[in-house]
Amino acid sequence: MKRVRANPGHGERLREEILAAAEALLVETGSEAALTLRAVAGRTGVSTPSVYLHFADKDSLIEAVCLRAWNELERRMREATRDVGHPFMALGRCGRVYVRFALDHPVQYRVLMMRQGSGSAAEACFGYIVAAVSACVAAGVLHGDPQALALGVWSAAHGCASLLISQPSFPWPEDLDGFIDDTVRMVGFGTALASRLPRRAVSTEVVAELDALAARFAG
Amino acid sequence: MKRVRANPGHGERLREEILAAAEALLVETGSEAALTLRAVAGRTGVSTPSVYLHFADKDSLIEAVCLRAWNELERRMREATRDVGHPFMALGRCGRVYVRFALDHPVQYRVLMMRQGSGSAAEACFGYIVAAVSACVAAGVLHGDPQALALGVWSAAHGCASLLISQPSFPWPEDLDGFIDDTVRMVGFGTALASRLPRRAVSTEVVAELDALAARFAG
DNA sequence: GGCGTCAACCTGACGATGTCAACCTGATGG
DNA sequence: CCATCAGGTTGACATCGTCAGGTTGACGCC
Repeated sequence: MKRVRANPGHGERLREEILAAAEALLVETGSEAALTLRAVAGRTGVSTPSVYLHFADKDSLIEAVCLRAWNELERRMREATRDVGHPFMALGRCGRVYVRFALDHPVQYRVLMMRQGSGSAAEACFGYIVAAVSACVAAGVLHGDPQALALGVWSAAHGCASLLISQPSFPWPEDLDGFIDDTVRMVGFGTALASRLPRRAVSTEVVAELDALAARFAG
Repeated sequence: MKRVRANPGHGERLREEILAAAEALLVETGSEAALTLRAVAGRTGVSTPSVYLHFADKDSLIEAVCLRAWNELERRMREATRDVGHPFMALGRCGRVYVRFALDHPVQYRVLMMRQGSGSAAEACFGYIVAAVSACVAAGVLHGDPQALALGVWSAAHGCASLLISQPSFPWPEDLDGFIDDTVRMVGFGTALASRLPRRAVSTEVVAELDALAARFAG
């Protein structure tokens, strides 16, 4: 537990150690309430106020810890949308990767996305979706303002991830990936259809036309 | 500020006063961090530990406060789905009312729906959606397991509400009700279409058919 | 080789908060 | 008139985030 003081010029080492300890505590306990500055300092082998050498306050520490996961989101997003033939397929992959990422980092996602404030993480998420949606608009598969469309599909993806995280005791299908898939397809089809219908189209009349369309894919 | 002690048999009066004070504090500050037991007690004109006469701990108080709003959700839901001809229309109204409710009670919605635990409020929400979806399935406008379908549309509605609450500084359309409308229609159409397509239907082929369908509603 | 200086950390404390044990008080039934 | 008990209060404790000020050891400089 004893720690040797870093030599001058290597003060940043403590910052990394604190981040690692805080991340471990956060993931182990699954709750940011258990993340105490004293616990973090103790696990790092350092005195409590030393945390303030590298982080302005507790919230800054928590935010820095959670933001680390977003690097992985960026990597997954880039990998998912690379070498995909059609932008609409890429958008689907984008949605699946997004929800999967949230489920793989539930604490970080909850802290950065399900509380007031911050915003930088949310902006990153939104950016990825806007890019994927813009490609679809450019390809003519979606119609309208990319930002507005992206807000819609982002809402659905975030809602799916958010509910899965905050309500784990719900009757979610045991095939989670299948459910995510269904939700993503639902959003994709819904956006595609709604984006080419006038607002005044009567919902029931539209739905009545869907049976004939679906019959063509029955086989 | 001075309070006269309640006569025996009227101890429940303090409970109501505490709830009212806590609710006011919560709504005024917009954050549950500012909800201090001492502040609540002070505003009620009572000593701090007296809160424990009616609430087991701080979390119980917060939960009780936020749950009060759910009475209004139930009322709005019942009113929205009453005297609506088609169940698909009713489902749409249900979604709009849901998001509107969340925006009208952002703190309560965040506390009960965007944190771990609790669940009773979420179960109520889910119940309303399942009912509306079940009616659509019974009417043949949606196909499949009502619970699974409901989880999908609930995800989207919750995501819309959740993002609007937690990221108010985003470029949301200035016509918020219009955006909510678009999202609800998107989810409705998407669920209707996806629920009658086999999982193996290729997305791009499906989208290709939508133009012809949309042409019929162009006028 | 002594010496100042500065980065890197520690000690001790403060105010605020949730919570508990123990005490008080005034209306009420017998 | 008195015991009882509902309806509170007082005082304290542990824990938390945070800050002011002290300590220590490496390194450049004369």
